[in-house]
Amino acid sequence: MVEKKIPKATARRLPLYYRYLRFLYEAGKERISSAKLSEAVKVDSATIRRDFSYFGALGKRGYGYDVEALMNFFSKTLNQDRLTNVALIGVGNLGQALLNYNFRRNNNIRISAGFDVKEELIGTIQQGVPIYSINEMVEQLDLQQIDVAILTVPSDIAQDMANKLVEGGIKGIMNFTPIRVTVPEHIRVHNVDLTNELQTLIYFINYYQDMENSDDDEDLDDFML
Amino acid sequence: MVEKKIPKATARRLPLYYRYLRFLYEAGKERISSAKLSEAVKVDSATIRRDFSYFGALGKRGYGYDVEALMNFFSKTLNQDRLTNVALIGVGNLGQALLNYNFRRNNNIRISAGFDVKEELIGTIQQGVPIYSINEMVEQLDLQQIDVAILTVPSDIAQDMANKLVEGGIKGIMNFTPIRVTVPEHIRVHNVDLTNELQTLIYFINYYQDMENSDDDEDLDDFML
DNA sequence: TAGATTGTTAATCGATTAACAATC
DNA sequence: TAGATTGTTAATCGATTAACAATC
Repeated sequence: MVEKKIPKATARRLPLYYRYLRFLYEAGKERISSAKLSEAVKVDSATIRRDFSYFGALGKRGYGYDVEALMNFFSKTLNQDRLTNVALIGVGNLGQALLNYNFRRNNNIRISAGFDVKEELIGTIQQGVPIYSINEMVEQLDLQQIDVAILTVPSDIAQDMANKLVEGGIKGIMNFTPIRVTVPEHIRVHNVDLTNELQTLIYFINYYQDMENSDDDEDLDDFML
Repeated sequence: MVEKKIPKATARRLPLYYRYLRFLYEAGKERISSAKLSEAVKVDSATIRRDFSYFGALGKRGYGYDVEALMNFFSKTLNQDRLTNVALIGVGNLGQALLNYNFRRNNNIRISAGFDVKEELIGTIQQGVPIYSINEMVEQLDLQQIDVAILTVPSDIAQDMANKLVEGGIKGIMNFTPIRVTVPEHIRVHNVDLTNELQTLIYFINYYQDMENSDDDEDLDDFML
């Protein structure tokens, strides 16, 4: 049974830890301290120890953490032992790119079905992934038992598609549209708004410059992203 | 002169507010209250008022906010009056996709130069954007006065490319690689790790399911992403 | 004036981190 | 034992939000 109350911030770092542990394991390293890990993943060592401690006492005092054991633990925690199939809703610019990318790099996630309205796409195989009509979506999601969807459709149909996804029994949506979709409470939505992120970065850059030219330039790290 | 001490969390929401204000303006709306805005952008109304207040008293008590005035204010704040040129480092899968996408939708950001090592790409124009050799990068960044770079290269050369970007005088990096690059303090790095985000989402989904099947299922929103 | 809605105070919540006793 | 490093306590920091006086 999984432990309770893992903070969101901690959960976001788990894949990062796992990836680096794999790297260490491949490199033949047997042990790692929170201090060393901290250097590599750029997370404070106390935060790392705190993060790990939510899952129990995983380390040995005076020694550090056993790389293989910790890697295996996170592998299980992150469900790396089984393949997770993901649906791609909207095979346009960004959708095609994500298909191509397909999260291949050594983690058990793959896009296994695409959906679109374009007649010329429906029934084809793109990057090894079959593309279905949006009309078949509810049915196929259910049939293929897909729990997670990536939403890369035009903004104006984002909410409609979200509704269909809910109907199809989806449990999580990675939403690349700028629309904040409304879904039942038990559905997890993670928004990734690339334009927004870039605009924020640019805002900070310009902001920082203005600060440099202003009277006082202390407190600059208040503006670090 | 720009106001000081805008919290990071507030800055991240500015593009979201701006986008919706534009929508309201296009729709002919003249005024908007924090309560109405809250419904649309899914941010608590008190948070919205607090966010706005960092920039001064932008609203009128008993009335709300003037849509056009607020839109114009954020337009200036987000530097929408001038075009920001961005470099794309690495024209592979994800890079090609971002080129195609090119952040076009009504905001003044555009990828104006691409860089890669592949001989067959160098010297070509992709989606209207010229692709240069990595060897010319430092020179071109300087020449074209590009301040922001999108890093979509293989992990193993991510740090090398970051070094070159610093050399080329870049001020901000949007890093799509899973590597946490090391750069001088004054350079802003924003990490967008798509695989990581998806893994985290899946973790929460599975976590939540386990919780449902466990003895107590209270406190469920502790696990909301 | 009466009703509406801001801007801000104060409380709360969640995340980070310094410091160190516990202990391998 | 001596040295190293965890796991956790306590302090701090940053972000959110309820509540309401101010005021349009």
